[in-house]
Amino acid sequence: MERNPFRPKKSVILPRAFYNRPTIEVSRDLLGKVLVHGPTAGIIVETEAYPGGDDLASHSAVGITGRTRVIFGPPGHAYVYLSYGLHDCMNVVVQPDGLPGCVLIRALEPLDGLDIMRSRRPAARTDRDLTSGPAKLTQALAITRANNGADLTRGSLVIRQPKPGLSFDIEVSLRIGITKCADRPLRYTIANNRFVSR
DNA sequence: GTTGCGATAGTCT
DNA sequence: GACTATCGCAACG
Repeated sequence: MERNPFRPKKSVILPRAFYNRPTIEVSRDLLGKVLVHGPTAGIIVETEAYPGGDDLASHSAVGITGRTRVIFGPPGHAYVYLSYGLHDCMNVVVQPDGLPGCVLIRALEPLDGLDIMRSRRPAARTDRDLTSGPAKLTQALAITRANNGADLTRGSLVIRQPKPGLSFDIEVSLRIGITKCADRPLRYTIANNRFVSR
């Protein structure tokens, strides 16, 4: 049996300190990590930074409201919101308590629970369609607004560190699907990974 | 493989 | 009352 670096014998959950850093750093470092929800899991292959502050594309740019409260909260928690009235999208809250900042998880490479993902996403014609988009992956892993505010360092929704040894190139590009501050290169992808969104 | 468009509901002005 | 950090399907090449 070959040792798969993404399935270590004992995988480690990312500690809170991992998230207690600048948004851009965490966005890059999240690539290659494993998002786990119950029996389903995938490798993070695409992220976008939403640092707040003068970035008008960030939801937190409007200040603290009912929706954006968790973005200003402690790091290492999930921010899940409804997009276009239809789709749930998941972010990771970063930076110290009181400062805004989050990272949108845009695509995964399926790792565990493929059969469950397929049954949750009947519209997916191929496995590439399972998790190659921010709302696709939340459907495949059954992440909803019920998970908003969840602690990613314990419980059923966590992010794990794969065993070291796997290397890949990182590409930086413009964020997708926004109109404000669309000229900022804050999208991070694993080069040549076919599960990255289009 | 590509482009174009409608669905849908929560959030903020 | 306008806007949106998307997806899926249809039509075409």
